[in-house]
Amino acid sequence: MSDNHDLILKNLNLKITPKRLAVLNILADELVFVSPEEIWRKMKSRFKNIGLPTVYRILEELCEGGVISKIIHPTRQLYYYYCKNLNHHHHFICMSCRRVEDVNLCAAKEIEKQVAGNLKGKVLSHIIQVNGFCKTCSQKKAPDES
Amino acid sequence: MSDNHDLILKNLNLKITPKRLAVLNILADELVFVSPEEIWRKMKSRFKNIGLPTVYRILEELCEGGVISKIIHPTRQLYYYYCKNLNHHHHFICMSCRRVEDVNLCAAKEIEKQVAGNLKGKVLSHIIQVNGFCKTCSQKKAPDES
DNA sequence: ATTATAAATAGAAATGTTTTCTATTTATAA
DNA sequence: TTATAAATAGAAAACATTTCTATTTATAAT
Ligand SMILES: [Zn+2]
Ligand SMILES: [Zn+2]
Ligand SMILES: [Zn+2]
Ligand SMILES: [Zn+2]
Repeated sequence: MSDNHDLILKNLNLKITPKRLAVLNILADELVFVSPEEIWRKMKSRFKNIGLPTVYRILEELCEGGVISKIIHPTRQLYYYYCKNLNHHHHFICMSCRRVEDVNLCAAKEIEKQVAGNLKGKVLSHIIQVNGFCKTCSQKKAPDES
Repeated sequence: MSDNHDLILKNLNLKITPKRLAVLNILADELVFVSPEEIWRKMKSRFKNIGLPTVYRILEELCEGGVISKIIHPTRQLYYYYCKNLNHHHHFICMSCRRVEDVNLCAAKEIEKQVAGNLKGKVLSHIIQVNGFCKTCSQKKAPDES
């Protein structure tokens, strides 16, 4: 797996540093979306000196390179998720436990058609995200508790 | 139009105050999405005393009530847009001039099917937004300039 | 009209996340 | 090894947004 991460960094023309690899490893172990601060806390148990700005920078580089994706959260705080599904798809996120599931649909074609057709505009990107409660959380009475 | 805005506030069980009406009027005159700060600047030319927190609060109330919608911006700053289209739809936003256009498609049905079916989850809300350059801006050589 | 009430607001201050900056360290290629 | 650019730490700044308290205002009931 580590080789895989080396390769990911190589492909992004990023130097293979212990901290970048650690961020990738931490993200790869997570089943849920995480904040820079949370990553930082885990990093601090692995490195004596590790700055929060470094974590922010690494996460942004990985996101920029398409390796991880940003989560759009109602609080507008930053969250990231390392999704191994390389096909174009979107996410269902649980507002209670932060689990992320793939939603294998994409309206890109229809969007492109409408925008190019009616609006004569140019599409740069699109955001599709579904917010809700996952199976586990929706089975609880009060999904935010216990 | 003012009556219309009175009614909007009434329906939300909000008192009809000059400042709430002014925010609605300012938003109604805008063709583009705007920030709280920008609204505040316009408010200051109409009111001697007007606090930025008031603008934030009013915008949030209107958004909460479904009267205006939040724009998801890459910078993650807050932007709002007052859309008169009452049908469920989504937005195409121009990253250059901030114009907003309706995109009359919605994947809600397919989303619901997938999430309820495969994931056994519960959908609370969904975000669909298309980012790009509008007709005018995409016709310019460098869309971000001049 | 007056008054009582809860709601709305101003203004200052706090909050808290994210970014910037500079000196130092490190990965990598020659 | 060494030279070089890239990466990083740590402190500080920036900045948008929120919280707080005292004051004002809209509204409904006299
Ligand atoms: Zn859940
Ligand atoms: Zn898509
Ligand atoms: Zn435009
Ligand atoms: Zn929809």
